[in-house]
Amino acid sequence: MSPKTITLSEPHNTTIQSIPGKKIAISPLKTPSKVTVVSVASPPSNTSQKSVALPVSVALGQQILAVQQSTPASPVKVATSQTTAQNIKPVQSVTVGGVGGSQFKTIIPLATQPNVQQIQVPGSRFHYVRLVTATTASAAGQPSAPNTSSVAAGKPLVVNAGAVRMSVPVIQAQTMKQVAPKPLTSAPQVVTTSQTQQRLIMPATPLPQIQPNFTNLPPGTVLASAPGGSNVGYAVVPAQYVTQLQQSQFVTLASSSSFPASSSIQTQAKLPYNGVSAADTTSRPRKPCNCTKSQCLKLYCDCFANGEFCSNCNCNNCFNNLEHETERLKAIKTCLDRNPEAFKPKIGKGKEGESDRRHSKGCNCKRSGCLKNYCECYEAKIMCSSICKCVGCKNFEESPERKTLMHLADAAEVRVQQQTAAKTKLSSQISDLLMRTTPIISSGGGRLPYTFVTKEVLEATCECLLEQAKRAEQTHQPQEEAERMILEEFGHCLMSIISSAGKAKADCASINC
DNA sequence: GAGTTTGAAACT
DNA sequence: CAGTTTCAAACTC
Repeated sequence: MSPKTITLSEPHNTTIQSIPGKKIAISPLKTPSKVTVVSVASPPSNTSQKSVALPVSVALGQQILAVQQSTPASPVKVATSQTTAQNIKPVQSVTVGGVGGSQFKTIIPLATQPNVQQIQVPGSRFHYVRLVTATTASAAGQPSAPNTSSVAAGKPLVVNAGAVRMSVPVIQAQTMKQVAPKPLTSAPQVVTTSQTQQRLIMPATPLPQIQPNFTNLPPGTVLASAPGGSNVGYAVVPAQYVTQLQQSQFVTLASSSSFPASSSIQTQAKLPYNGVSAADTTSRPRKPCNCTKSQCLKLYCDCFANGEFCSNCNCNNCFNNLEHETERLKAIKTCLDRNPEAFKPKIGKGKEGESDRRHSKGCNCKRSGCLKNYCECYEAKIMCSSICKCVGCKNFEESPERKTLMHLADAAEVRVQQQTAAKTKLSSQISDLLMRTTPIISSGGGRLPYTFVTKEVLEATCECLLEQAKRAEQTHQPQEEAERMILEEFGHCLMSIISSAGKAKADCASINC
């Protein structure tokens, strides 16, 4: 059989060359915009090669393994050849065919220790990794996923849009830590990039020389060792996933004879949205959902809509977890079929900061005046725009109602800040006093010294009381209630002073001062 | 905490 | 695409 050449379409002119008895390999050309793919492995006899459209550039270079794609019926296998450590380009995926334009994504087994399977969801930006033991890894791709082929180590895994899986070497969770890329050592590492969307590289074994720029690698990218190199594989996954692993009993799972899709492993796997970092949201605690009927597999569920697994939620009959992977994938596909933008952020990122943020579809509020959190624009703290179809909208720049609301919100915030500051000051004054009055305490008997009630403490106490009075006034409390609140606050202050004095006395006694 | 209101998502 | 139903969050009492 003579070598076949496949020319890849945009964005880079790429050539795949098939040589009988060899794997298909991709070699980078000197010209960055072109990539040559050379077959160096024997494809199955019933495997036909196809034109491959590269949605993004194929990443090549040292130990960067290009991804492979296949249609369910006619798998195409693409592996990489050994290349020199040069310009590493971002890898995303090689899309081959697909039904109705859907995107069948890539699953690539790495060469060794196939105890992690990466699962990439068709048409979405979800990325999962399933952990299996070395003894079960080779079988894991078969029975549970009817459409997956058996996987031999080092050979490309041919899958379709079903329960796609992938084996990659993985390290133990305890050894994971997020560190900046550095010269590689024998210790397993996780490398995070400086991008807002954090990604990780999980080597299984001591690493060879590899110093590419990982910052542009998308989740799911697989970095494999070159033939003849050490048996090392890397999988680039969202940082949240490693958090997930760390939070779960990773080692137990990884070392168990099977991976039961334990609920303990499900947590904050999160989508990178449309180029918008998921890290923005992961820094704050996610609100647990309360879904009862949707099984958390519809966009009603915030967790699902945000590309997260349910974790610590109050939902019933939840399918938004790895235990129900099949159903979840199906639901994701359904949502994407209905709306390809379903998992993209609704609030577009403005070109010049927050002022340009706006709802991608606009709201449709009828009764809330767009001044309640029912309104997605208001909830996102943005103004309604021309694309909104709301009725009686009051969520616009000059709206007096909106201004009033904003003032109230601001005032409330200021009050909280003032009160916090006053309390901090009181604590500070007391602490300061403790430092200065210790000798006096030593002479005291069973009573606490007056010296704690200094001018500063009095001032701080008064500030607390005034803040409480203001709060009572602003919340329109009746006089009795206002007095009660103030007295209560005074009690707190007094207790704080007494407690501090007592503590200081005790401390002094303990050191016999 | 229970019940109501609301608007997005899902469905027809 | 429009109308209706379902759903879960926001809100009120």
